[in-house]
Amino acid sequence: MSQRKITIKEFAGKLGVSTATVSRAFNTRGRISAKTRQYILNKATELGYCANVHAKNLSRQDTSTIGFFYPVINSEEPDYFIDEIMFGLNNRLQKVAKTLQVNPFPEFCSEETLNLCRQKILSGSTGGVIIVAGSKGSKVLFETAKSAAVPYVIIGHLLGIENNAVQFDNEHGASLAGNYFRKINRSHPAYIGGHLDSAKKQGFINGLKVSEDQIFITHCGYGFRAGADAFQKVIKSMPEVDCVLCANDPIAMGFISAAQAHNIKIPEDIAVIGFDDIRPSRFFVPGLSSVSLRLSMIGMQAVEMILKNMNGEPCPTQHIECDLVLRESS
Amino acid sequence: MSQRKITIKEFAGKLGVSTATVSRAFNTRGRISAKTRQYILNKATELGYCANVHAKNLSRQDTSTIGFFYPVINSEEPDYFIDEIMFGLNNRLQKVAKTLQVNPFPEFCSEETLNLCRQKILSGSTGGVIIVAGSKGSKVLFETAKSAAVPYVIIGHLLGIENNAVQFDNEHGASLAGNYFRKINRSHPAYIGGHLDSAKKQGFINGLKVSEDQIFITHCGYGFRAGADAFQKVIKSMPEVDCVLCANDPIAMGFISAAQAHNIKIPEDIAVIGFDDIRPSRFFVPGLSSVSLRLSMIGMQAVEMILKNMNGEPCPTQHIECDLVLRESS
DNA sequence: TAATCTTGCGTAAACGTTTACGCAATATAT
DNA sequence: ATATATTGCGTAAACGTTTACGCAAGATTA
Repeated sequence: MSQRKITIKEFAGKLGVSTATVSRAFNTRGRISAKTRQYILNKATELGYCANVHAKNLSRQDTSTIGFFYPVINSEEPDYFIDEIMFGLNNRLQKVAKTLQVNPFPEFCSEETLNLCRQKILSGSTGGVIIVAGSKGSKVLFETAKSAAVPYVIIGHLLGIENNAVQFDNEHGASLAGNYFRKINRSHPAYIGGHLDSAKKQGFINGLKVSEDQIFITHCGYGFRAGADAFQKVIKSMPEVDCVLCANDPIAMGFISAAQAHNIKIPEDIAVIGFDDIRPSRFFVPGLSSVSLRLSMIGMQAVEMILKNMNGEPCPTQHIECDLVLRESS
Repeated sequence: MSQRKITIKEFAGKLGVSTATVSRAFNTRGRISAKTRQYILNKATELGYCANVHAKNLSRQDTSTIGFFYPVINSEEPDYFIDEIMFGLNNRLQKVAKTLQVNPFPEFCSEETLNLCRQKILSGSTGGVIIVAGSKGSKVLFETAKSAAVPYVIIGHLLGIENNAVQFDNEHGASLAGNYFRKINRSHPAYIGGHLDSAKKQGFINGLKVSEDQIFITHCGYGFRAGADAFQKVIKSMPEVDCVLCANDPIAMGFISAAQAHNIKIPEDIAVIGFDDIRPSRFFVPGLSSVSLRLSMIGMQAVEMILKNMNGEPCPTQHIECDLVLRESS
């Protein structure tokens, strides 16, 4: 039961070889005959030898784990946005035998909590870090990594960053939605935004090719409930509304639910498009059209970049193309 | 820029103290005066000293990272079931300053991939592991952990496990659904199951208090599409059906969508209940009733157990109570 | 055949911590 | 005042790997 693990010294002893030879059998560096390597590998599975990873990391001054840091916007439920990115990360990391270490931190978090994160970066526990922008903490962690020369990649937009980021173009994405509404001849647009999504708003205006005052604009939180509330505002101020862009998908779902409860037909009366294309959007009835940020692809890209970065190669910032996914709601 | 990190020796040297004293300043063990500790801590933030985690782990023969292993059922998209559990894990782990290492492995995975996981367990990279049951790999990893005396917790049901598990009672959960249908006087029930959910089926029968041959039963995959297909079968074989329990939520959503396309009213004509209560169920229209497994609570419980286990305390298997969450679909 | 190059392996010194042990110096008890 | 207990800190030996270096033995070359 409580087997203490066999160490390289004991293992080498049993085989009558040196620890150096054992080490060489498992690693590609160093000279060793094919025969002894095979012998050692066989014996290893037989005796259950497996190198201690801490000793290895310490000796090599290196590790194969990648840290993933992201702000927790809503502490009540999982974040689909993040989950989708993480899905992409894992997908790619598996293929290169790296391990993911996940580090959520509250959006508004104490200095202390942030320090715990900083220590994870500074203590060498990760060979590189991927940081999701979107809170003050993100910035702090970015600076920590940068000043400690730990390879990093930022997902999203952070002030003062030029390289090593993978970004999405919200403005362009929103313009796709505007474009589409224009093409299907909807002419009474509304935009329901989050706190500070001015890029989306601007893109929407550009796509529609109208002036700002022809659009009804309102701001709200990022949730389902907020979307439902926003519907009331919209319908009151602009009863003739026939197309709506929402800053994320839950808002759009809330809007649609409230609208349907008012016997408004989607998309016949009002065409609705959301943002992010989170997974539930395809389950929603009617299927929710959405501006896809290709989040899992962003995750994969981030992995590519961090690998390069860890290799010392430079990493210009990548821009991931948005995509308008049309379903029944528009 | 490329600052090499300062080591304890260098740091201690600058302060004119020994490495032992520095170490004692950061750890609670060992005797040290309050004054020197404070002095050292101050100097540390000033000079940016942070202990190397690999050296620490090696010396301590111990680590504060917890490994999370789970089978990937669908390699195309994130798994809500898992995400919800992981949410609970993180939530709890943060409070005890432990770090999560995530290790997805394909449901049907190669010996090689599995070995990578086994090595993570055997190499001491984790102080304890939490394994989600549900594939052959889960069993292998469980055995690995057990035989190597690495603290483990199993989420779900695994053959031959008595302790260290946190389980949910699918049978009881399904009986709640049956009960409910009986109370609202629905008498033509159907059950749409996954490959091997006999516990759910049995529970449903028990709750309904009918014999098995009074229920229409069909099996299908675990997705949205499968649920839509199942609807066709059900409506053909049992046109008078008025209540349905589905083995998971996506199935239920698919079923409802297909039914609505046939102008069948939910819940008036057919009341539908899903299983797992994944997050999208509350966005769905109509809101999907579901048997909640309280997944995030399961995650939290798993953390409690692994902590105890790592502490050497015994861990009897925990059973998490199911809960019937009623929304508009039933 | 002798000179050189290559291969396979062992010895031992890192890597950066923690901690048992010991010894002064100080505090407490008699 | 002396005897004893406690406190604060330094010395050095782990922890389990990797790898530079060196040295025989075998392979290659001239």
